[in-house]
Amino acid sequence: MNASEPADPGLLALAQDFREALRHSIYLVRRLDADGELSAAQLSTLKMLVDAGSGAGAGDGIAPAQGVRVGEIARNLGVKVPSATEQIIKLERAGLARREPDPDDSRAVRVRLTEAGRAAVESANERRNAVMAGILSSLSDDDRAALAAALPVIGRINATQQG
Amino acid sequence: MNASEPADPGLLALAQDFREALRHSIYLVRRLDADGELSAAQLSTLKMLVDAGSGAGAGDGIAPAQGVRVGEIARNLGVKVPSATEQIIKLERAGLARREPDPDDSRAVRVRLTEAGRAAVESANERRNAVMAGILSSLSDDDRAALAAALPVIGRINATQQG
DNA sequence: CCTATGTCAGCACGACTGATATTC
DNA sequence: CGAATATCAGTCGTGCTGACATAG
Repeated sequence: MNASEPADPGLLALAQDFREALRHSIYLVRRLDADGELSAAQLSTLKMLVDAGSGAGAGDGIAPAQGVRVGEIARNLGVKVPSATEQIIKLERAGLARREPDPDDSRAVRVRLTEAGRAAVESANERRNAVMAGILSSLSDDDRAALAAALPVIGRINATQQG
Repeated sequence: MNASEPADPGLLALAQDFREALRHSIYLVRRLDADGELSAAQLSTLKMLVDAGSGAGAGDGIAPAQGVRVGEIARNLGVKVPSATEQIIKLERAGLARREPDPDDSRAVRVRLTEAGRAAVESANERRNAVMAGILSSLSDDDRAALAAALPVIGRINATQQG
């Protein structure tokens, strides 16, 4: 690490403003997630399973609905494995996911959505999206365009930490 | 607002993408806040005290260092009063803030920064800003411009919830 | 034997609700 | 008395580390 970099003032100002915006956004997310149904972490986990089941990514010709390993879920969610395990167990107890042994590697566990899980994630997701869309609808077209343009950038910033 | 509105697909997609970005950003913030010194909630609380002490807002000619009420801190942080109390007590135990009785209203408590508190918030803030600036420095100028353009928009979105 | 994978146990943090004082 | 302010007590959600069992 280069602690010697003084960092130019504009960059620091942008950093501060961004951090501030993020800090406030956390409360927004919190509020959005407080609508009952499903907790934030659980929805994230379920969504990960949905995405994996949709056949995005890997590209090997194998059937898509064979589940996701706990470690992969953890990595995708940005948490440690035990934290992922905990969420998965909760989901399983709620009947929203299932754990199955991996036929190829007995150490591993394959996590899959149940039908109820698929329905739950869809419903919860739609509800939160609708609320957020309601908020966004009060913005101007320019504002929305600016937000849309920044999302890939934020995605890139977020990706930084995972490295 | 028409609840019957299906909401146009673009808006929903933007909502979903924004939520996704925010979700990942929470982990980034978490990581940023994990640098020891001061927890996220405590830094937020301290910063609130700093802002209040800076004489922003009120505009009355009275000395700025008379403290902030717990309820006001809670409202500003977007949390309930007991949550604010908890943080304040921690800060007091750490010697970063002080609680004094309000001379005008014996029910109320005035919370003020100590010198150590002022120093701590400054240091912690600078450190986080530097880390974030480091991340931002890896972006292109266009990316940074896009981010800067979106921050006011995000601020407006965040303001929505407080209403 | 060493590594990888997952789970368990125990802890920390921060928010919440509900139940008190105390004062207006 | 009822309303407001703050605190206390207890709970919940979510993450972490460290210890462990099992399998590669």
